Amino acid sequence: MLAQAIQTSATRPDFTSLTLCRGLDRRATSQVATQASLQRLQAGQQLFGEGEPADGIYEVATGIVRLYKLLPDGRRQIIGFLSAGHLLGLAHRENYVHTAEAVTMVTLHRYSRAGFDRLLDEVPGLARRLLSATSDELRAAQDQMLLLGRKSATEKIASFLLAMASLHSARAGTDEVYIPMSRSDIADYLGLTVETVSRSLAKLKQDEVIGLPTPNRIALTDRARLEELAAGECV
Amino acid sequence: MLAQAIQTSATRPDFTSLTLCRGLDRRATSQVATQASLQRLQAGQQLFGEGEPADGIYEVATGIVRLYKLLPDGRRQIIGFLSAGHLLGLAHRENYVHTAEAVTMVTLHRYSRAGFDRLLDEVPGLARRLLSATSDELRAAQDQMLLLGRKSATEKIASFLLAMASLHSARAGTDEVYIPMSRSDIADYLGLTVETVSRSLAKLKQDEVIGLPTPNRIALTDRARLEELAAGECV
DNA sequence: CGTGCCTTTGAAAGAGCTCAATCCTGGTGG
DNA sequence: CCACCAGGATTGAGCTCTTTCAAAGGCACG
Repeated sequence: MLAQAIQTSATRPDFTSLTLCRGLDRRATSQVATQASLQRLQAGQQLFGEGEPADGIYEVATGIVRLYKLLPDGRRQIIGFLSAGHLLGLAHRENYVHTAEAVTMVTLHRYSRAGFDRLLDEVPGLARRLLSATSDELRAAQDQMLLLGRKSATEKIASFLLAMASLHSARAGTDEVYIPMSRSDIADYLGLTVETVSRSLAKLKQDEVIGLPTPNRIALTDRARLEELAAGECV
Repeated sequence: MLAQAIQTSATRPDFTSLTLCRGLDRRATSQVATQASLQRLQAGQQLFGEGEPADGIYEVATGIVRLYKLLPDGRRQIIGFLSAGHLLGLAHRENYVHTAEAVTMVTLHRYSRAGFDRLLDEVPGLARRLLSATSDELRAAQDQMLLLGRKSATEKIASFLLAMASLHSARAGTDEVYIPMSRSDIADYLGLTVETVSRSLAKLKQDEVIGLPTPNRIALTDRARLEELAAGECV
């Protein structure tokens, strides 16, 4: 679903839909918009790497991006999956502190760092808007810290499935979630191994909490139970 | 050291030292300062609890504050230890999303949420300054996610010790770090149990990487080795 | 209809957890 | 002044959950 949500259009992109601008007036919006350029990535392609000079700031337009950090021996921790409206590169100073790669095909709005800094000065309310967005991200990161530090494998998986479900909450009727990322991505996001992810999902299926029509589509059969598990309310 | 760093003074506190104001001009600084009131907490006292209405924003003046989240069954994850200059309560909307408690005796500058919002509108550059501070916190949170998700117990302890050391980096000569928090705090910060923290420290001591004159003072005997361990460069 | 990648499943090993006992240490009261 | 006590820290032993290592299954693509 998500992967196919891209509308290829040769026309000028609709900048009024920039999340960056939500809450700003028309003049401010157009100011921001003129700074943006559009960029496209194929699934798996890298946007920027940890340690590279941080010369750009991006807003995801369509698709899913993964951010991750590596340890010297190759252990990977995925910091987050970013969907439409999320910003990348804000938290960086001189150099990017993590790597960004496309999970699905991705389109982004790009701002040069210099242009972005100018916008911050010139567009009233923009800094405050970004502060709010960054605060939200910080809160999400703290939830993830609770998950990584204190939840069991099953609880992690349950939390993840519910988070994915709330992303495309729109479609009623179906209780099915489309999961664009691989098991290995999920594992590295939850601090588990691929095998444990697979086993936990199998267990949930066996307990009839979820269904697994295909590896990438998961039916949330018993959402109430899933929420209990995610909250850590039960054994 | 940290615990004793409090200067009791009946005089008006020195607001020009507010971290909140660093980089702002004099007029802006005094605007911010007039909004602040001073508050004091004994070690162990709670500043605010998860779920309570978020009516205040604080800046730590002296001492150490711990932020944590709980699971229903009591499992605790400490989100961070905040020292002088750090802000609390920014990332919250209607209600606090975690609990704040004093680890040592603590003094704070307090702002009402309403007053703070006014400041954001009136003081140029403040939102931008806060954006930068929040970005820093976000980056720290992401480092902690790597630690929680992918590092071994020893690596976690090594990372923690170095982080503590960099807090009071000033005092040269000594390679000793004062650790104001209990083993249980450390455990809940690193996603371990008290026993594992204790055992890991014992192991590091046995390997002559650190010294343990008292439980709360730790000598970084072999800092190079500690840095290797923290980075995950060795077995 | 192979081939390769991703996912699933199985069996064994191990890192960290749980439970339990002991050891300090600093504060208290006789 | 010193023994006593309580809470935190350490140590020990066994166990569990997750990982590791290994192999098989499934699906897409050439």
